[in-house]
Amino acid sequence: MYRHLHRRLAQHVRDFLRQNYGVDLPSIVIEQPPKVEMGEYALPLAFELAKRLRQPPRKIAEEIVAGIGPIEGFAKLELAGAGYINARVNRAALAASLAAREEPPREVRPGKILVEHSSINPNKAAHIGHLRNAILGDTFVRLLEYAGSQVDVQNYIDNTGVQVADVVVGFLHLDKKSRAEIEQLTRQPRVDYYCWDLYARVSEWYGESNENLKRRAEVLHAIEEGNNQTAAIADMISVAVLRRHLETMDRADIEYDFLPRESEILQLHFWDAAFEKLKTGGVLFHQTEGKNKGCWVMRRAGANSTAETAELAEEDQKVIVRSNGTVGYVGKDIAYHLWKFGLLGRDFGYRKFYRYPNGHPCWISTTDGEPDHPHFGEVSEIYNVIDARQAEAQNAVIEALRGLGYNQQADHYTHFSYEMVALTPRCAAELGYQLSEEDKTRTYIEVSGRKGFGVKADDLIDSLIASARKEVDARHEQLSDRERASVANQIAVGALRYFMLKYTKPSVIAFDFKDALSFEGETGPYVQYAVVRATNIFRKAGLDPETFGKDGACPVSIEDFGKFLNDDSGTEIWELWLAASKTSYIVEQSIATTEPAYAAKHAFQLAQWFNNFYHRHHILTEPDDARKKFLLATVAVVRRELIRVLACMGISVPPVM
RNA sequence: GCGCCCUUAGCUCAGUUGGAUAGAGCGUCUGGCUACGAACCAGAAGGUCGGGAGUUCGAAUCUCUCAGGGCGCGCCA
Repeated sequence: MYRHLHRRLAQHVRDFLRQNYGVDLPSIVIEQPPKVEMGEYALPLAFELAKRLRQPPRKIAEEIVAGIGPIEGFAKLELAGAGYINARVNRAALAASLAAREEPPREVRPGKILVEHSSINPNKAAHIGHLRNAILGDTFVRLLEYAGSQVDVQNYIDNTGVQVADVVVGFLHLDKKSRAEIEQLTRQPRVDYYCWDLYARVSEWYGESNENLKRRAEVLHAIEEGNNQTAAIADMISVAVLRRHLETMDRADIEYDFLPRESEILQLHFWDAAFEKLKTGGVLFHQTEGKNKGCWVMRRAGANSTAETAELAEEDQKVIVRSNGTVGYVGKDIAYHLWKFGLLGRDFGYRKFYRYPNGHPCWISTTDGEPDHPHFGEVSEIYNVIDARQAEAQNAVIEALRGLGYNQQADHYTHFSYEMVALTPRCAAELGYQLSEEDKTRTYIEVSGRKGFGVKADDLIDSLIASARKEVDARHEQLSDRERASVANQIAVGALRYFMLKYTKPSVIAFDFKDALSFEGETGPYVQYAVVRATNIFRKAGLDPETFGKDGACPVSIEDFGKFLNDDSGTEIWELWLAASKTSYIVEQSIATTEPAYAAKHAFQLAQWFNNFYHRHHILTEPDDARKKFLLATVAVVRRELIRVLACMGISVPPVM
């Protein structure tokens, strides 16, 4: 509703300015006054107009206020401060439509959106950095779906790269396991943990001799080649670890629709098709001399040289095809992204790979798949949730699309960039890491998969559940073991997801168990608790919060809304209603700025206002019946909106806490 | 060397397209459970928004510069 009124006000002001002043402002800035007593919206536009119209801002603002006339949903506009125009909404009308759950229609962008996230190398257990990626991506998917978009979720699997090759080397050459033994190990419940340690041991083993390092090249080559014993073993391992990743992420309510794999990009020759396009499109060109002799290179993204591509300086060249004819990572990524936009002219084979407990199927790429499958790819917009370190590679793909003339697609290609999760020095020390004097002064220490140094995702989730379980056990003796487990699980997921979402993307998270395991203050459980309290009020009152006030059956008249919201004592409660009206506005902002943290901040703030309200007003003992109904309507609306925002973050609410 | 990001309270972070008196959480201190559950609430203390210059009616926000920190820049992925 807030978003709806915001738009109406902006449109009205824009029309008025065009008609009366002949000015066309591209964007009407609308913000909120510092205090709600001053109104719900503030327009500083008179300051901007002062120069153009050569008149003092106060005078312009005065004229606009006097001349603009009534706007539906608004009580009045007024002049404030040095020239602000503040708008007051009709509180009673807004509250009544919120209580009745009247949703203004929203315009849905046509076309499908593809979100790629997680993309974890299938060679070891997922860690907390992967959780940040997956939670950001999954939350963004939910935000898009809330806004009415159709979204496909993909998780790209690099099953033919060096990281998988490394664990294969570990199994075959370091531990000298047979195929049967490896197969046995992949059936272990936590094979990903086994690989985590093995990967660290292999990395160390490489350092012991160059002979060892040669094994890596051999294995990698065999995997890329395909159709051999080594490739089969690599596939067995990567599929087993991938399955573990899906299970881990499912614990945090994260699901995927499709898992495109690099092995199919190679075997279905996606690159050949892309290579032809890039050559004829003049994006790639062959180097005949210099450092990159024999390679196919493209212009490096951001290269400021204006030289013709054929005579680019070496530092502005990005090698796509090596002199030995093999294609690098960026080349494969270009082919993959041409496929995403339906520009490649080839498709994957598809087969069902995984079935979530809720019945949702997850598909995987294959060379010859099942005849009946959903249609993936050919989308109009993509978001790639990939950490900030890969910005240059992402830009290279975008530049390649542009070079081929696909500007519209390039414009709808968003690198959803975020910073890494590191560890506080204290946390690193707890994990047994030897800190140098320099390390101790740092605010954070980077994790290293190669060294086996980091916090595994499942370990963190286990700790969160154990910690939540302790609290639940202490409070709810009467509940069954199963019920307590379920509640603890919801709290753990709420704490985890909120923790990963409260930081804005460019902020490095310095991870510490103490912060992550906290259930108090600015946390997911704080918000969940507010909903539980709201639910309890209705339960004790013998009413259903879901249907209270819905479908025109509002027990509060519009006059009563006016009576309770308009006087001075009503302002404090009005602030809560206003915050509750903002869900769609916040979702829109989060999507436009690709920043889920706004949704998290909003959920917390709304819960905070609610808890304050909860303390000030005792609802069930309220003697005035009309006022009691009004307070109940307030609780019902805030509860509903909290649940909706939490749902966008993938956080559910337990029945009790 | 080039490019991107960061620097706001003791600590961890918000501050949405430049706007009215810079905000949270944690921590510290004080107070509040015979109320709809205290995983909560109230109050106090705590700030040269890294330094400097500029643009503007107005700068934590934009530009330049200096300092400090991080990340990237491979015929790796």
